[in-house]
Amino acid sequence: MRRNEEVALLLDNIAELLMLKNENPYRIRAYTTAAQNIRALSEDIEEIARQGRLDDIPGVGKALAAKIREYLETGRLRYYEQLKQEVPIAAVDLLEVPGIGPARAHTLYVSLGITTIPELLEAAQQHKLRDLPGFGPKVEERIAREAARLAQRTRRLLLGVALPIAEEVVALLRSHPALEAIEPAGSLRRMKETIGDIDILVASRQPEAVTEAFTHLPIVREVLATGATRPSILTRDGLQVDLRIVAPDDWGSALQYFTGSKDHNIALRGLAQERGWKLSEYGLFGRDGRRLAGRTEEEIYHALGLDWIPPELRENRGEIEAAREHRLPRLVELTQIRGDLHVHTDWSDGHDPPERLVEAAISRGYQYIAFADHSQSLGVARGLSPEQVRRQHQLIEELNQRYAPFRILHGAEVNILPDGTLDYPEEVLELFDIVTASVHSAFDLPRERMTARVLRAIQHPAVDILGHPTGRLLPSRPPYEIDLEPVLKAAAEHGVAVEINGQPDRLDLDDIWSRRAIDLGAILATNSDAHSIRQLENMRYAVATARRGWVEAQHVINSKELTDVLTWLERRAPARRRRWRMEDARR
DNA sequence: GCCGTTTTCGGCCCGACTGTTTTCAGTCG
Repeated sequence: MRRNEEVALLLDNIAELLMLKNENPYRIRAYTTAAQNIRALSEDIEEIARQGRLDDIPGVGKALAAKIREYLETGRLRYYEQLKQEVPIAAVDLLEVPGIGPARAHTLYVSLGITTIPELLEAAQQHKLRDLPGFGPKVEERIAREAARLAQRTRRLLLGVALPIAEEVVALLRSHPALEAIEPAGSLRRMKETIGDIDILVASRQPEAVTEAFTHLPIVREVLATGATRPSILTRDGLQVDLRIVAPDDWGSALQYFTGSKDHNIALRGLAQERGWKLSEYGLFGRDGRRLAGRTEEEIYHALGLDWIPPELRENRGEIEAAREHRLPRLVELTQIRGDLHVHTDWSDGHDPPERLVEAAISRGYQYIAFADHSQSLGVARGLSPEQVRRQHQLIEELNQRYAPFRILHGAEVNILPDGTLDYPEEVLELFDIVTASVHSAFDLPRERMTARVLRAIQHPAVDILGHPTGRLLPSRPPYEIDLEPVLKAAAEHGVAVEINGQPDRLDLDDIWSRRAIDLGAILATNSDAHSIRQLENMRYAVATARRGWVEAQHVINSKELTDVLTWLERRAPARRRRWRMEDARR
């Protein structure tokens, strides 16, 4: 599956180079479409190639199939090498500058030899751009501004940062009398792991009144734009929030349009066009220009012969086909979650004591919680010594008495040591009801050793959950080198659940791998990894990621009743866990 | 470069905005 991404990336790179050559845009799109479709495959592209079925992939015809085959067989692609000779690959960076698209980038490097953003900035400041065809003083000015801004680039926001702010704005505006509907749109509504802009959509017949209220909210630091359709503010935290105000009649088509993704919308408009119809933010229109749908999203999807598609799936990764064939997944919902299996207490690096966490979990409506404090070798997080584990075990037994029928599982987040062994001896591991095994050290092992390390841990009979399987931290730390495919297969085989860690900077597994995991038959655990009561809220981000990965409740272990979870925990170590059965019998 | 119950050639997503134009190209979302 790693090769799928490799091939997709190759095609995307070619598309960018073709842009710089100012090639036929449809030819360019053929490459990006093919890349997109390859990413959406649930099958290994090497396997598909071996069976000679490459041109069965939508968007892949004879020419692309040959290129993909060449790349898979030889590790390189002559066409791409040649293209790189013709076009300076560094110039791809220019496309990131707002105001520069394929045509201007082409002009820049052909006539001035500019390939980097610093070069661009310098040329703009020396007024070398304004006389180029398609440029002018205004464009030059804008490019100078944007290039300078890009130098100190503003990052994309984490979902966990953007969503609470958007919800605050929505809550503040919701009761305004001029407002008929309000909803976050864009990547936020799709719950992408990072968000570019915070876009909020409003339906109103009095846009001026809404704009007035919006630009005077208490959280406003600065008003960036007023105007009746698209006011924009900077919040006190320095985040930009754009409001889009549309007529109530257009609500459905506008919400659909502004939710995206771009690729999903393009595909949808393609469907409309096949029938001679037209789809835009103002509605779905027939050949005669009569409006067929637009008041609600459902109307639009149904008119196109589709089931309504949950926003999290709208990435053009097969959801449109599934909607047509009425086989969209019934995505897991936050309300179906019955417990949290990864919570830290103040015994290690959490902030709150076990009792308060239990009470918070009960008030969230959970049936169970698993404490998962760190293991002994993780000094920075005050990992628990075997002696502390024994004391914590006693405490948890007491708490179980006090809070029954709510159940506290004694767990641990046990380090997977570099050789794949676990960070406690067997007699300590036996004390736990549930063990999450995670990598917290030696992140830079070579791929094969890292994979072997994690595989060994999965095979250990004490391990129940594989914690944050790639170790990535958004946006700074990339995943460590690991081959997830065999890891997920092994997890499926041994009944080890794979975590979707809900910390906003982890979301690990991510959406794509979560989907792959359930395809391989693995079960998942959506966990908060909370280090405080407040962070129990991270569960929603774990669930959101699962939903983006087409995950249903049946795939999520902590959506199951306590008794089912206990049965699952017995699968490998019946003796160790038999006492649960005995206690249950006594209750 | 892909694709086909109107097509193997001629299409390929839509609308708004901006600035550079004197009728429209380029960019964006």
